[in-house]
Amino acid sequence: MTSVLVVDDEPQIVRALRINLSARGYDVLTAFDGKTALSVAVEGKPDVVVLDLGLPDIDGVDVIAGLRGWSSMPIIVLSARTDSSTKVEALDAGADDYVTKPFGMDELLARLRAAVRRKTTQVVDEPIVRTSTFTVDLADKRVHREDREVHLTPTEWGLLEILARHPGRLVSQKQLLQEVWGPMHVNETQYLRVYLAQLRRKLEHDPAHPKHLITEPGMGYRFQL
Amino acid sequence: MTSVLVVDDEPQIVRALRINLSARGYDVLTAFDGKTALSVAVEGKPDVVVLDLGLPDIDGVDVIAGLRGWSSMPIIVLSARTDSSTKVEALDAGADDYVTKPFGMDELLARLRAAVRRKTTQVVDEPIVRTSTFTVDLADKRVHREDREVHLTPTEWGLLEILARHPGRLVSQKQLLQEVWGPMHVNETQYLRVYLAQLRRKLEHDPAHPKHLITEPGMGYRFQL
DNA sequence: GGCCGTCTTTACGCGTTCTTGATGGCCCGA
DNA sequence: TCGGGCCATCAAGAACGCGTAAAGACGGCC
Repeated sequence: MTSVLVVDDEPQIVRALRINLSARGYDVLTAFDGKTALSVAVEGKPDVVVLDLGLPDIDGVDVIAGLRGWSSMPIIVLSARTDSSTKVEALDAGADDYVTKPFGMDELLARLRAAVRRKTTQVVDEPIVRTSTFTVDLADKRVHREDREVHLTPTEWGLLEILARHPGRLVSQKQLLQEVWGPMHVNETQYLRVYLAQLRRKLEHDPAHPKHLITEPGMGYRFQL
Repeated sequence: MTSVLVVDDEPQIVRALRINLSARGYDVLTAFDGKTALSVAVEGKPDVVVLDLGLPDIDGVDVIAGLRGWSSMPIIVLSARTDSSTKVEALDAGADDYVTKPFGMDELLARLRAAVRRKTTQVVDEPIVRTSTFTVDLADKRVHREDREVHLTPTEWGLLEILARHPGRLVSQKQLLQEVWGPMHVNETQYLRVYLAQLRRKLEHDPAHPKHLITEPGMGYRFQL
């Protein structure tokens, strides 16, 4: 389900959007100020953000910057300001679209559909991570070992992808568990042992003495190039 | 250099845009009607299109459809119409943005920058995708197998098109469902099974052991050349 | 109204994947 | 030296996802 984060300090606007979006099958998250918006965005990983510029605490442009720091999710700005300098500022800060209040609900919904459509069809340039033994193609979601494709299960891929996106870096057990199994399973460290063993069996020359999928006891795991 | 195709039947608008865009380092192509626009777009492969809806020959929405048939270049619609039904129509036809005349030049430029920024590396310029068994013509929306045309239903084509536009890449179930059936149906994975089976029956030599339409269990599907 | 092509929905068998518990090894501090 | 963490490995049942067939629903067209 597509999830939308609605950020506005006017309750009636939030309410109207919640009703309309829910009715169309969207999952709706809400926030009434900038600080909440940023934290909810981190927690909920929405697919698109509808953001009012006139928030009580943080300037809207700074909220955009805060989101753009780590995510490329589409941002649709709502604002009562019609002057073009504000629009330009918001768009150049990284907003994807700008809708002036008062707005028509069907127009906003259409712009939302357009934003989501763009997001899902766009292709990002993702690297191929290589080790001496195997290569991980993050775009194609494929793994090769000596020119042979290695088949991974969804969970195996989920783990390997996170590790491969941070080559050389220590990734904590908690982070791995949270991203692959969700927040409810951050203590099931046993899962990690089982799946790391499987990955090593599929990818390492000597699974008992791994060269690339390294355990850091008590801390987490490291993808060594 | 980024190239922009400006389509408008009002010469003064085209002129104003040409001057402003050229001054900012864009390469500018122009057309005064829909037919010219479509052919110039094919010839010149612009990076982004600024399109007036009120053209003398073809309805603007049809121009959008004509472009979207083979390309995913960003389209920014210009129009004097402020009613939201027109906006919704244009956006749902595949436009990326909608600007109401009269517009501020700096706002249009900001929206243009936003559109170009969003568009990252695009996958498919070659509108014909070939495998050993069958051929997919993305421009004509036709599929041939051993010189015989294979008839596909709209849904079958929708699926195949998305897969063929990302050859070799794993496309997630969610993305396929979202793009073909819409955001409300991203969990109806059964649809995918049914339609992939139909496509395989029509296109694969041995539908039970597909060579090109590959399932990646739990993750999605892959168009293998 | 009846036909036809298309889309949606249900059901079932089968193979794969996930989860879970058990066992044993290693390292380090007591 | 012993005990407690922490980790690696194995195995087995449960749960899941896939392919397939077929029936029902829908809508356009004659």
